[in-house]
Amino acid sequence: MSFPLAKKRCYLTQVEALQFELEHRQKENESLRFMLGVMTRRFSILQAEIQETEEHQQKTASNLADGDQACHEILDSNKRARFEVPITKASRILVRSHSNDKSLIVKDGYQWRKYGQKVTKDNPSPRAYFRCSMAPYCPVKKKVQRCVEDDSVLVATYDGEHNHEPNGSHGQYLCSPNSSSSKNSITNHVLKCPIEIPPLQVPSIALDLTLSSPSNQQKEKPSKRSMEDCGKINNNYNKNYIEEYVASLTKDPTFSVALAAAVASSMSDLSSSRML
DNA sequence: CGGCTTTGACCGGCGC
DNA sequence: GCGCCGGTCAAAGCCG
Repeated sequence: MSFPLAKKRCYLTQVEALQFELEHRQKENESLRFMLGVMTRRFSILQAEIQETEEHQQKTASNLADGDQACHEILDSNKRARFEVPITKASRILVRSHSNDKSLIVKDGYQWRKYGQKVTKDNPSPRAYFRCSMAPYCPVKKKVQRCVEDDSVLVATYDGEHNHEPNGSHGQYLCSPNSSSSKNSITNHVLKCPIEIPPLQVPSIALDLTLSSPSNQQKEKPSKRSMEDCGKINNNYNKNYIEEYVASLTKDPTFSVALAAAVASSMSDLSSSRML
């Protein structure tokens, strides 16, 4: 039993084409799986963020919303300050810390000297008084006290503006406390938690989303089940959908531009390899 | 030894 | 005037 040579060549070409197609489907599959993972993680983070914000706003509303002091803090479950809000002449920030950490230290990039501690009437936890270490050159003072309702939250009240650059190396502000857009207003902010929780690994993600190298495949070997699931997803998604997704990522201000660029770059690679 | 923290004492504003 | 309370002072102790 022998195939004619022409027929044999035809089958080989078809097999090669199918193998090629399979290979690129797998690559596409991997990149989609990665993006799905990112989306899932971001969804979880946002969900936790919303829940935490709601809970915290309920807890602290009675303590913080005194007078015209609008409480518009945004607790960041990912422990990163995300919103650039100028810290004004008299401002209040909220910092989540370990609930078992009894220190009243808020790392804000500046060096402080503690000059007093007092237990106040309305709060069983002591209030610490700090003066900028550059005093009297810099007149800024701050008070730090645990929230009466949630002792894992530190409330730091700043008085005055720094007239120098931060001298600490572990600043938590995304904005300089010097920056002041409106004077004599009280603003509540939430800064990152002193607990060093790794942020979304955006800058360190593998930019090669095709994961084509054997080492990469070995590092993150998907389960058979997940591969099957992703295969189903893959069949339903097309290039336009991915491009739309990438565009939506680019529009998202909180999402790293680097990630969007990486995804776009990867998609471009996939498209060009498909044209071969 | 210098700088920083701790902590009780002191001061001044405010309400009664 | 008195008492309460938040803010500050300053001596003592701690630490690198």
